[in-house]
Amino acid sequence: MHGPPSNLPTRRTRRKDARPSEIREAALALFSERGFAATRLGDVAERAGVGKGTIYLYFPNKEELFRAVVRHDLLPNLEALEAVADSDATTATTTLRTILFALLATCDRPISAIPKLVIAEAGNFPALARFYVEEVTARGRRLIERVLRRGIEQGEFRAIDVPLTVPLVVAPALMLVLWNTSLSPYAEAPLDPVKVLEHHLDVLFRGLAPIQPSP
Amino acid sequence: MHGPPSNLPTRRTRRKDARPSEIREAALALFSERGFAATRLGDVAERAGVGKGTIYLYFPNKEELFRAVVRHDLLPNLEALEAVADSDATTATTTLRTILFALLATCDRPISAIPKLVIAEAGNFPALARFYVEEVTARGRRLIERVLRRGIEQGEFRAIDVPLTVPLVVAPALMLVLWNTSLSPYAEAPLDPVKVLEHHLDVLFRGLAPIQPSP
Amino acid sequence: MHGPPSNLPTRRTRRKDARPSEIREAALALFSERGFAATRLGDVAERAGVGKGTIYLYFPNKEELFRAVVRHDLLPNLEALEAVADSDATTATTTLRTILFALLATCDRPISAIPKLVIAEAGNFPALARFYVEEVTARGRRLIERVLRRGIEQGEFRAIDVPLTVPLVVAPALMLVLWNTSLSPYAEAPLDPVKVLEHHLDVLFRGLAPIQPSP
Amino acid sequence: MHGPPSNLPTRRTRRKDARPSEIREAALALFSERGFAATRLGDVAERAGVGKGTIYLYFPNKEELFRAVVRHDLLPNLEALEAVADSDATTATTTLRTILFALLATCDRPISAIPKLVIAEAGNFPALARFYVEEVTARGRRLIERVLRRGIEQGEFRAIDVPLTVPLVVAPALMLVLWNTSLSPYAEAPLDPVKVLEHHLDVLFRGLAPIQPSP
DNA sequence: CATGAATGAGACTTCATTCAT
DNA sequence: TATGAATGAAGTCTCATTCAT
Repeated sequence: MHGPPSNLPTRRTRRKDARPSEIREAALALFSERGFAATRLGDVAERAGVGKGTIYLYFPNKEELFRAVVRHDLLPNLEALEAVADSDATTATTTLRTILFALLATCDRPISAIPKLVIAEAGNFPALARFYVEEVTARGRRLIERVLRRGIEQGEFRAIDVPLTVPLVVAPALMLVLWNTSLSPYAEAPLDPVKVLEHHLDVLFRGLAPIQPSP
Repeated sequence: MHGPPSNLPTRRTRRKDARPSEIREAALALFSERGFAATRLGDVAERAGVGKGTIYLYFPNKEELFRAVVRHDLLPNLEALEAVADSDATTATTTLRTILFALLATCDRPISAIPKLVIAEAGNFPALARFYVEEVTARGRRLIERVLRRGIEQGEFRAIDVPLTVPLVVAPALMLVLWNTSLSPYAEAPLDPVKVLEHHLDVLFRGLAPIQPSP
Repeated sequence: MHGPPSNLPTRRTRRKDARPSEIREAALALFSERGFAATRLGDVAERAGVGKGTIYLYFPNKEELFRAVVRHDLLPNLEALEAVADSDATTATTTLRTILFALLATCDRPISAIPKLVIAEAGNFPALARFYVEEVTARGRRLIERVLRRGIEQGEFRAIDVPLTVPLVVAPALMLVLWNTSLSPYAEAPLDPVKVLEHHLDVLFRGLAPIQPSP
Repeated sequence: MHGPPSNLPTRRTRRKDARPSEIREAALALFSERGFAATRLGDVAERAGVGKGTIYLYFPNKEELFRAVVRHDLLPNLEALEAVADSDATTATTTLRTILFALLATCDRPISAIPKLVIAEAGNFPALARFYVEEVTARGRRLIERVLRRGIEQGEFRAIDVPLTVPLVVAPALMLVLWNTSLSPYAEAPLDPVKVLEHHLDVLFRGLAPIQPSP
């Protein structure tokens, strides 16, 4: 009963391979709740179900763990968005709608706390901030710019200044994400993020609509 | 009427009275650079030009100093905005423009870091978060709502859902403030916040404009 | 039944198990020399041969270390006395002699400083004081009372008021213990505690002796 | 209306002269409650109704204040006892009774805490301990010895070893004083110190009584 | 003389990091 | 590979002491 020399990892290997992710997940959860400094590695270890020392087998120190958490979960996320955007063969309008709703959808997942973390710790982690700016902010910006240009070319939007428009498109969605990961638990009457986003798109697209030729 | 009321503070008194502000200012500067936990009270003392122990003559502990910093600089700021908004006898459009530019103008002052601080530490300071939500977020929201309603009544805007519109109005300005206090130093081509805000208002007001009756 | 039950502690385990005692012993020595407040945990750590942080692996804070020291060494001591007293099948006179000499004998051991410590810190540690009163003072009193009653029943002592007599029996021995742990190093001509105690017993037993019927 | 150039101190002078005592009294009260280290000079100042700095006009530092408190109140007290003892023309028995009740009577006054304080801090204040041993313990011992010798000479006591007897005489009274200033608040059924002392004297004098010549 | 604001040394305590097992 | 006991640097906070007023 030896079967084929399977590529399936052994239990041990699989567990071993899973370690870094387990640790990163635990760390992300705690970082996003408490911030970088207030998170104790002992708690991360406990939550990940490993010993404290084990963390150091995979990450050289707390700072690098933080960086790993942010960097690891960032790119896949952004790439997903890019895929959404570029593979989409429909109108620019629809593409933007898809992108923003995808962004908002991260609210259900722990990674939605990453923007908050990066904003909070940018001063203490310049390298991370630079990485984030280059790999997330800038790429995200270019992504939106492409879509906006397509929309202009296709007559969906009037000929606005594209770089200046990007923040307008993104800001409400980002604000919803930040709100959700920080202050929303303390508000009495919570916003319905989906409604807000729908309304945003409505107002935005009216604002970007080509000017009606007067008869 | 025996000559001038000699309530000029003595040198000593003046110095003493100034201490809390000096300390709060130093603390705000460091908190906004490094965040709450990464700021050492020793550094605050040094920056304020006082001894370490002096801080404790005016603030019972680090947390309360943090709260004092936030609370002290917040309300005057908001009240200034409210004054700007409500005393304004012009159109709602102009009022919104004034408010958002006033918000953006805080970027030159240290208080602009407070939103970032509160967002970052909300999880660790629930009472502060609640205070912020109630006294800043909620008041600010009501302020914008008033102006929007006025704009609708006066025919400047179409009959949009007011509460849902507030985030759209505010988000770009807030994002600019957050950007300025965190990631902007790491970006290569910095945004021109004034241009962004102008563009935002342009797009927004088009988006909110009453629907043209078709001829 | 697979060979000897290998519950021999490993080197590591043994070391670990010994830590609390080592720390308590070091703490007792220093507390008894200097008192609670004047003892620095750094010194305790050094004396115990561990790092400062190690203390906190076993005791949550300085107060609890103090309590642990007192409580841990107290009861075994008292229980030893109770065993001495109750298992004794001889006369009450002999039993009292045994008890008091056992009490005096603690002077060779660090625990003899505990009464001094408790007396000195009772005001700052009400819970500890209460514990001491209930578990040591009261139990000790009842112990002596039992012996005195036996002595009266057996005609060794006259019918004195038992509760009032307890302090008379104990006071000289206690005073010797306090003297030994505080002032005796500063006295020129030290008392011989054994002689004092012998004399005490002689005078006491004469004082408690049944009244001779006059012929 | 100038009157005679009175020697009565002016209000200011009187207040000034009283300062040191007021401070010492406040300090004694707090030292006896909390011990030396746990007493803050700020509290002493407040209780004495003076500014913190004022203490330093009369005492060079906390340690010297402590010494002054102990030394100041000690000798008058002891001298009073000596006067009681030596001026007494009655029997030795009566003299001892008077001395011990005078000792017990201090329990109503704050100075009764001094023995506790000295015992607790002897290790940290060797000079004070030596002073106490020489000026209080030794003098007190000699005082009692004189009375005991007189009692022996006058046939009130049998020919006991006088130095060995001193502790027996004093111990119960001292123990009552210590008990009163430390643990008694935590005991449920408080001792009646007067009854105990009466009983002590009764038992003691029987124990010291000359041996009855057998008929 | 008297004050109390200011100071900074020093204590307790935490926690990232190491390393023997 | 994995652990967690041990460490000690570093931070917060207290309070005896000073000194300008």
